[in-house]
Parts: sequence; structure tokens; C-alpha cells
Amino acid sequence: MTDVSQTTVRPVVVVERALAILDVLADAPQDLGTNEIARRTGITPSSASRMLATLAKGELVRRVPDTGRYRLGLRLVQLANSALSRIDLRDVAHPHLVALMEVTGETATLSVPGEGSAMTLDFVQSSSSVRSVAEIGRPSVPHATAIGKVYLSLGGTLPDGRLTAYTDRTITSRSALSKALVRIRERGWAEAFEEREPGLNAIAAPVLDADQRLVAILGLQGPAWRFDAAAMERAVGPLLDNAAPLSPGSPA
Amino acid sequence: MTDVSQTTVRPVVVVERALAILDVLADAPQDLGTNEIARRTGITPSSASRMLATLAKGELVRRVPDTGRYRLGLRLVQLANSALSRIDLRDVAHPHLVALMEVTGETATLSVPGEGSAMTLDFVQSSSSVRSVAEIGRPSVPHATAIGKVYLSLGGTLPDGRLTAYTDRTITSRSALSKALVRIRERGWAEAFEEREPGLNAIAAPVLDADQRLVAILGLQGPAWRFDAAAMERAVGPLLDNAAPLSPGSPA
DNA sequence: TCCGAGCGTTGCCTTTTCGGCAACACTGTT
DNA sequence: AACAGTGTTGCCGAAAAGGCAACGCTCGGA
Repeated sequence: MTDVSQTTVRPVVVVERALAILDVLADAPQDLGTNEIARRTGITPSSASRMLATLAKGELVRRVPDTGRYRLGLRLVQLANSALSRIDLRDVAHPHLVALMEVTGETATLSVPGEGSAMTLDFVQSSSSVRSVAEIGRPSVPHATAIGKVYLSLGGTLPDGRLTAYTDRTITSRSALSKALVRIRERGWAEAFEEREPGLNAIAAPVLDADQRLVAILGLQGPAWRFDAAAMERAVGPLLDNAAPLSPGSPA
Repeated sequence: MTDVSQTTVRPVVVVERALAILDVLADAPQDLGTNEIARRTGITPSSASRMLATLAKGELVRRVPDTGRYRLGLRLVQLANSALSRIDLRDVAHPHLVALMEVTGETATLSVPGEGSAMTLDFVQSSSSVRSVAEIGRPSVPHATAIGKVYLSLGGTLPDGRLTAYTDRTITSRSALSKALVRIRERGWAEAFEEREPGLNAIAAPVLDADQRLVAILGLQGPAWRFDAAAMERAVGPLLDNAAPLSPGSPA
């Protein structure tokens, strides 16, 4: 009975007409006048004029003052951002993890910020027989991983006490870490060269919501002999390209 | 008389109510049921139910099967992308040019693809007294500039005949150029080291529309002694960060 | 397990709103 | 100057929407 595809459902005709107007404006390469919209939707110009005025009041369309023509309004962008923020991030992000693994050949991970660290939520394992292993639920060491540094660079908290040296390359100086975080904020991605464990390299980029808050971190990791500096540099573009569509609020 | 704020305008009440439903869903942190939407909008549940069914048919809202609750639908994202693609690109891009110049200190440029090359549409000059000069209307040499290589990497045509050597570093081999273009497509940005003229370095990134077509190119250029490999590398993040919001269709 | 409250939908009828005709003002082109 | 097309709005009849009531369903509490 709740199946809206049943023929007994009585649609609200006025809403259908209003949506037809939005569709026509979306499909048109240029702004459209009232008469043109009326022709394309089959609504008379007087009705179209009134509906356009109401849609303009709600900012779903915008009347261009110079030409008197109409185009879609920016309230739609706000509504779209709200629509996107409701989607389960894992569902949306998974194809990007697949794409990243295919482009780079390395393990792609999705993490979410938590208390004191970021946690792996999903991953797509490298198809290579030599691979770095990810694990759902595993927290990342903030100062010694690319994921962790993205977390710290965007408001994550660093625990008190000494910074543990996991390898020779682990950053253990708080001032050196601060400098690294500034650079990460500037360029929008982080890297780790065998800092968490010998032979493991990684890069990571943030996923932000419409209010610029960190909601997730996209990462790539692999064995240092294969995922070396050159390979990491080549992977930055795909990483950012795959993180950007997940971020309604990409920083400008 | 065409001023819609005049009190004589008769709004379409049904459209106003439908927009109120969208607003309520946008403002809610979670999905909402029919009764809750009715309470928040002041519409009776039967009317709300019918309107939601019609909005769902048009995909502006989505009924979640498991819970029977409603959330904003993904058609809004399509409409929003269309809304954004109508905005005058220069108006939108200019603050990004300013931001890029401020972050990097170098001249930031906006180009659009044309016949056989890309043309500078807007630029923000470096504030440094030693600067590279841009010029609106100037076409870029496709094989010897970062802007031109972005253009070529995404479908631009390379003229017949020999590739002119403007400096020692100009790529004049078509096979070497092809390899460079593959790399540019992979990582999403291009570079030029003193290839168009001695002492001038540049990087560039594409701006794509919702159909993945190249609509513009964002660039940074400066004197090679200052805008060297390290400075260029540091500038890639800001460049991509400023290109991404201009691209409704960032490649996934 | 049963009952009650709340939810969500739909039939039906009344009321309200919308649609569209006609008139008017304006703009651009010939 | 005239004409064609655009865009808006008054007004009224027709159509659609709103809302009441009834029904079915689900969930939580006793």
C-alpha cells in the first residue's frame, strides 16, 4: 500500500509542473524566457510566469535582471549539498577506493576521524601479491602515518607525552611535526616515508563536509620499494581527484 | 511591473508548500517521517504524503525503503550542477586567481580552450616586482606551455608540421610529447620548465564541466629562479584546490 | 500476548487555488 | 510608426488540492 508506484497514487499536478520547469531550465544551454519555458513545458505563459515568480522567491530559480530570463538558482546547490551529506559515505567512497587501487596498484583506504586518531572504515586491497595489509577498525598513529597527519592537520588532537619512534624516520620532534602539518594544510595532502613501519609508504587527503569539517580521509599505501617517492607523486593527482567528489565543501 | 517583490504578485501556494518540505528536509540532521514533516510545515499528513510522493517521483526527495522516512534526493545534485555551470566562469574563478597569487606569490592565469590553443581570459599578476607578464587574449603555444599541454591532454589538437623549439628545453619530439600528455592526464596537472621562454616556469590544471569537458585551465607562472621545482611542487596543492570548486564534474 | 498510540495512506467531498483568457504595457525590429 | 512578440496581472470558472475520516500497519508497553 505504501508503494508509490501504484496507480492509485494521486500526484500533485502543480508540483509536477514546477519540476517540469526546473527540468527544462536544467536541460537548456542558455537562460530561458517565460514564453520559451511555457512552450517547452506546455504551460501557458501566465501560469509559467506565476510559477517562476514563486520559484524565484524560493531561490530555486533566478531571474537575470539584465535580460529578464530565468536560470536555475543557487538554493539548489545548498539543497544538493544537504542531500549529499546524508548519503552513507562508505557507499559513495567505495568506487573511489576501487578506482584508486586500479590507477595506482596500491592499497586504498578510507578512514574516519575518531578520538585521538583516525580509524580505518573501508579499504580496497592492492591486487599485487606483494601488498600492505589494511584492517577495518585499526586506529592510525597520528604522528607517524599519512592518515594520522591529515587528522592532526585539521584539528585532531595529539596525545601528551613523547612521540614514539617506530622507525628511524618517525618524526619525534613536536616542532618538526608542526611544520609538517602546516605544509599538509597548504597543499591538501600528507605523506609518510617508512615512519610507522620500515618499508611502508603512504599518502592521504582529507574529505570535508559543507562546513569544512573533516569527515573522512582517503589514503594510499604500499611497500616503499614500489610505492616510492616518484610513485607517490604520481598518485597524488588520482588521490585528490577521488577525494574531491566526496567533499561538498572543498576548500578554495 | 516586473518586480516580483510587489505585493500584487500571487504566489503559487502549492509550490511554496513543496519548497517548505524541501527546506525542512535540508535543515533536519536525520531523515524525517511524513507526520514529522507535516508538523514542521503545518501541512496535514495526507497533503504532506501526496506531495512527498510527487517529489519522490521527480527524485527531489527519496523515500528510504527500510525506514519509510524521507530525505532529499539526488536529482537536486544534478540540478545544482546545472545551476553552477551557468555562472559566468570569470566571476567565479577570479577569487581563486587572487587566492592562488596570494598563496604562491606568482602570476595566476585563467585560460579557455579555443581553436588550436588555449587563450588567456583573466589573470592576477604577481605582487612581486620581478614577475612574469600575462596578457588577456594571448594564445598559448600548445606543446611548449603548461596551459597548452593541459589543453592537448584533454582533446586539444596539435597542429601539423614541426614542433618549434623556443628554448633548449622545448619538447620537439611528438612521441616525447605524447608520453608527457599521458602523465598529465594521470595526475591532473601539467608543468613547463623554461620551454616557452628561458627563465619562465609554469604549472596548470584543468577545469571540467559536468560532462567531463574541458571548459577552462587554471595556471601559475613565474621566473624559474624563484618558481623552481620545489616551489612548483608546493604550488600544485593550491592550484588543484582552487581548480576543484570550479569543476562540477571533477573526474573520479 | 494483547492493546493502545502513533504513523502513513487513500477515498471522497468541499473548498480553495490554479489555469487560462483577455487586456495591457513594454521592447525590439522593420 | 507599426507590428510582432514578450511578460504580467485581473478575473472567473474549472480543476485540483486540502483535509476529514477510515483503514491498515508497526511498535512499544503492560
